[in-house]
Amino acid sequence: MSNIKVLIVEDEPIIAENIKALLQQVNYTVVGIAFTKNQALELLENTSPTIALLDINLGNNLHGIEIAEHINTHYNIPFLYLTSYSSKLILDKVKHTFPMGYIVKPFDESDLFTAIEIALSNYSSIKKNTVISLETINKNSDIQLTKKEFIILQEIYSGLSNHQIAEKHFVSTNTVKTHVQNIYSKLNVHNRADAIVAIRKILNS
Amino acid sequence: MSNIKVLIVEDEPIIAENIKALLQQVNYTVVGIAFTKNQALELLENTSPTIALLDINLGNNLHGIEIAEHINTHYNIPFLYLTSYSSKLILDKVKHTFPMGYIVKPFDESDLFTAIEIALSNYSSIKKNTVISLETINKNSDIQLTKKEFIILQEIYSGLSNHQIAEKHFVSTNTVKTHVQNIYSKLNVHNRADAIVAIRKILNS
DNA sequence: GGGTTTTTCATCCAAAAGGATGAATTTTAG
DNA sequence: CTAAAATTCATCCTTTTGGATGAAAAACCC
Repeated sequence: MSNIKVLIVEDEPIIAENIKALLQQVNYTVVGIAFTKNQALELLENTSPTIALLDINLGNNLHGIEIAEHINTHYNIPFLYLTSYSSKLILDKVKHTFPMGYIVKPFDESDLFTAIEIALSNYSSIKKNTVISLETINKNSDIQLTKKEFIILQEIYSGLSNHQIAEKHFVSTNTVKTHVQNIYSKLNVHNRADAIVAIRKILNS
Repeated sequence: MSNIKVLIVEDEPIIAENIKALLQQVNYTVVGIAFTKNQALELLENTSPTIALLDINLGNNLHGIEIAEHINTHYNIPFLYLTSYSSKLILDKVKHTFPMGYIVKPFDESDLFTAIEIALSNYSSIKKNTVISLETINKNSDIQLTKKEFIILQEIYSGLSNHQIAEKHFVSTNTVKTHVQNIYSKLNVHNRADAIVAIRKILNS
């Protein structure tokens, strides 16, 4: 029983079922097959996949890219593009969605497996560069930050001084200091640089 | 004329030449073909490739992995493994070398091209998490840090105080302060947190 | 609607960092 | 060998942080 949950977005039922079969051979769980964009969004929300495979038939169908953008803005999972052929043109068009890789059709079980394994492996390294999220912090560690603490932590992370934070958020420097101290206490650090390092570690965990 | 310089490490001359031809078709520059580990190390040093393709024939030949480790410790470029077949076993053995991907033989021009493009694209995202390198800093920006400044910058980046840095490197706190000030001046920042942010930006550029 | 948590703010003090300047010593490069 | 660059260290002073404690609003929850 694999704990890797794959979402397949592919409008060709035959191909989709084929992929599903291949994945199940290597013991992945296929949480669903989406034939349309709306189905994809629904399955993303309801099945919490570990990774998504998105079909892109460049030309009229740009749903894959839209779904990719939706994943980037709403979820924290990697995705791979399934594409019939690869060219500089395609790469340029979809690069900005930051896929973890491409799977060029036709592919066999091992191609699929390799691509997914690498994607998952690389993703845990990559995600650390993205904007820090409160959920990530609170879920990936035993600390529980409040909303304001998290906001201030982000400002610290981006290099602002207490005074700058105070101005930006229309509160007094004293208030900021209090929050900062509470944050330090929760993170078990004693200064800004260590707080940043602590966050880096959590994001990279 | 492509500015992407590829190093091929492959002990089978026929395959190597084939790869070279494929790469040149898609306008990459092949800076060299290494048939042995020593040749690979030499070419790495002398030709400054943008990316390396490493053959791994698991079994008796583990040179690919050793070269990968050498790249990880000495250079700042991504590499891909060329492998005859992929299996969970292989992946487990080489995963720790953090390849940017795998190319499973046999492959065609577009497989190769796709894999390299993705590797390069992802690498610029991933490298930011790795240890900061002096070369990266000095080449990716107009600042020029000295060795000691770079060492101290790393300590700042990892959250040490001036006092801790002084103890660790057997110099006085005053010396550290001087270096820190020179670093700030070069980075055009005025405190630790901003220095860390500045480095983050350079690494992500 | 009453208790809990969060957010707000203050004061006092200590420690650390930041800034300016000057200077001796060591390393490096031509 | 010698000039330039890098590393080392010091002193003086200012600003920012960090730490402790107390406390009043505001928001939230059941």
